[in-house]
Amino acid sequence: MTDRLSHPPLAQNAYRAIRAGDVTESYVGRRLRLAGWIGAKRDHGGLLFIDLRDTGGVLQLVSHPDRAGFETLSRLRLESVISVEGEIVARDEKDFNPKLATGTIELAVDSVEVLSVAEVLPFPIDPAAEISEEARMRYRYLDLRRGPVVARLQARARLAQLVRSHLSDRGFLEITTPILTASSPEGARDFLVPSRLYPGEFYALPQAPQQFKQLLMVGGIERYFQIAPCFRDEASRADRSPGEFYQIDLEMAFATQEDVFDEVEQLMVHVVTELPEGGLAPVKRAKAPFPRLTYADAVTRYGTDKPDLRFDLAIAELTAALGGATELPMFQLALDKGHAIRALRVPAGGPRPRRWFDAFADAANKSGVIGSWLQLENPPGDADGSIARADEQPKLPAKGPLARKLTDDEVQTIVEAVGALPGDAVLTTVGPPHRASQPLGAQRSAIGRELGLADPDELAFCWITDFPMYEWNDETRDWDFSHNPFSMPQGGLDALQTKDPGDILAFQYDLVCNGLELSSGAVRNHQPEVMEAAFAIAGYGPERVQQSFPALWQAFHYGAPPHAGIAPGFDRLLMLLLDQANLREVIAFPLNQSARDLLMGAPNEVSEQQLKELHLRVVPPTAPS
RNA sequence: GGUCCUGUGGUGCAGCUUGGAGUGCACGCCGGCCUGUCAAGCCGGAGGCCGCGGGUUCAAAUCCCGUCAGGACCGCCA
Repeated sequence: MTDRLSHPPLAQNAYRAIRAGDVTESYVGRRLRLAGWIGAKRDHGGLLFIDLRDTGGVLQLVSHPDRAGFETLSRLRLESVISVEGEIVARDEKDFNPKLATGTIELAVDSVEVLSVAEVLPFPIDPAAEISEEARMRYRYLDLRRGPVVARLQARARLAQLVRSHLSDRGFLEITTPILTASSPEGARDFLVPSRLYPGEFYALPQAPQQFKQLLMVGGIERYFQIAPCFRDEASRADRSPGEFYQIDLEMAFATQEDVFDEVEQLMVHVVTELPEGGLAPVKRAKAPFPRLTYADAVTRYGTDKPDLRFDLAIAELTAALGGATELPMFQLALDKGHAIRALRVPAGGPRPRRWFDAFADAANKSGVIGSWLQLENPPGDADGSIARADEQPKLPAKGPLARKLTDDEVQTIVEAVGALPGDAVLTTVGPPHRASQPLGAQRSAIGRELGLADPDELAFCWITDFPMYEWNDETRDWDFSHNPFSMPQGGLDALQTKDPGDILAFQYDLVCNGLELSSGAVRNHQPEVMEAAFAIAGYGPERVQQSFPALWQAFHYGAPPHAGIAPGFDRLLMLLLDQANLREVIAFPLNQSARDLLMGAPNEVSEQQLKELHLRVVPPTAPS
């Protein structure tokens, strides 16, 4: 990432003949004019050194009191902008600076033009300095001068190019869809734009180009893509920008789930392979085909639908082995209640403090699951347990609540199921099958981070498939679409008519990498009668479908090809490829956590005149009584 | 909507647990010295509503309550 993009030759102009970083020893003896920022100053009184910085790099200027410009340069503050002229000279060998690409030469200044004077800056322009997020965002243009963010923006530009050229080569047509569109009732909160021409009416910024891309399929485009801006008025996270973000939105006609997987795997492997060229990203490993997990398996074995598969530690199923077979009531009763018993190995977790286990049990309890544990002891004379193997220690000495209540054989069953070693701990849960793994999954992630189990050079992509079509909403006492109402139910109309809604799966899939949800996609429902039946289960009549998605509804009556698509998050992918923990690091001008732009001051109040023109009146929120 | 962390000269921190004068460190800034530095060096100096408001106390950066700002998370994100 320290390498810069190669620059094309620069035409000589009034300010400079060449970029500072492009000057080489071959220029020694020539007069050059250069321009840039004063990055550092080393004033020896009778001799002055300046690091001249521009986009291309740094070159040392040297100025002597008997030469023109010395007074000016010694007076100027750091980060002032100058254009200087002089002769490129070779340094004495003892004065070489190996840290600088231009460290064997310097420019002996004999003419200075001040282009812009800098006041004292709010923070140093130093890539190594730790500056608060707030200051960085408020002065983002200065933060950019520090360098690392610009390197990431270069990688961002390169990623966009790679995506565009690859998908274009694969026959996808890049099409931009409207930014001002209609509000749709489903999904996230919309950003609304009041219409001046039509009082009381609003445009909405698209949450995704979902309906447009499906209409493109009906329009016979067959393969579409776009690096699409998406707008959602929802709360942020480190991996979720507030307000706006970009997706590599793509859709394919006459395509199955397999076709989408194949295209996306090619795309991902392509960008993972190509982006590191030129030092724009760390070198990572990823290989296709990506492993697949059903949603049900993922939730059972990893306690989440976005598992980090860079390390093992799957959650073990113990329901059959222990349920109904022990004296311990919570295990004894599990089968009768339809509950599951699950377990997770904690490597070298035996000596963890009691409060850590208690915290786990508390967290489990909060989600309606009983948590317990076993702590396996190291056999005497074997301090770290690294040599002993489980099969050499048929009866591991153990403590913890389960050890007191289970027989040796039952403890052994658990130990073997999770592959625990002496000195390990085993966490267990008992609860409803769809929830029992969740607290274990949370611990799995935490343990993975703490113990550094994940290889940072690996990108462990995987597909999560077969999401349920519906989920039961306890509040409304009704079935909700669990993901996307546009997805095709597996089994089609027949499944909708005959199956229990909770058992219907959708052709809905996620691409997950290293525990991050990279994208959601689906085979779309292109048949009006199936759509009607699908909405009926969610409690909506046919008129609701027509009202909510009028264009799509109508279009599907005029010959719609079966189609499928997906939309990998562009910013998230970049964050992953560049090892960044926060999206703001890969965005030029990001909003802060609270969706404020500290640089531009958005959102802000507008004039009465503007409001009047838009037929709007502000009603201040009433204070809570 | 909620939970947690942070807020101290321009920047980054320490001080807070156990209240006792705005005490300290590094960088920056201003002035002086300095002809081979590249994190230049040396000497001197300036710079503070300890986020803001209230409370407890003889006494608050420190303890309590509220509030604002920044960050992490839960809810939310079809």
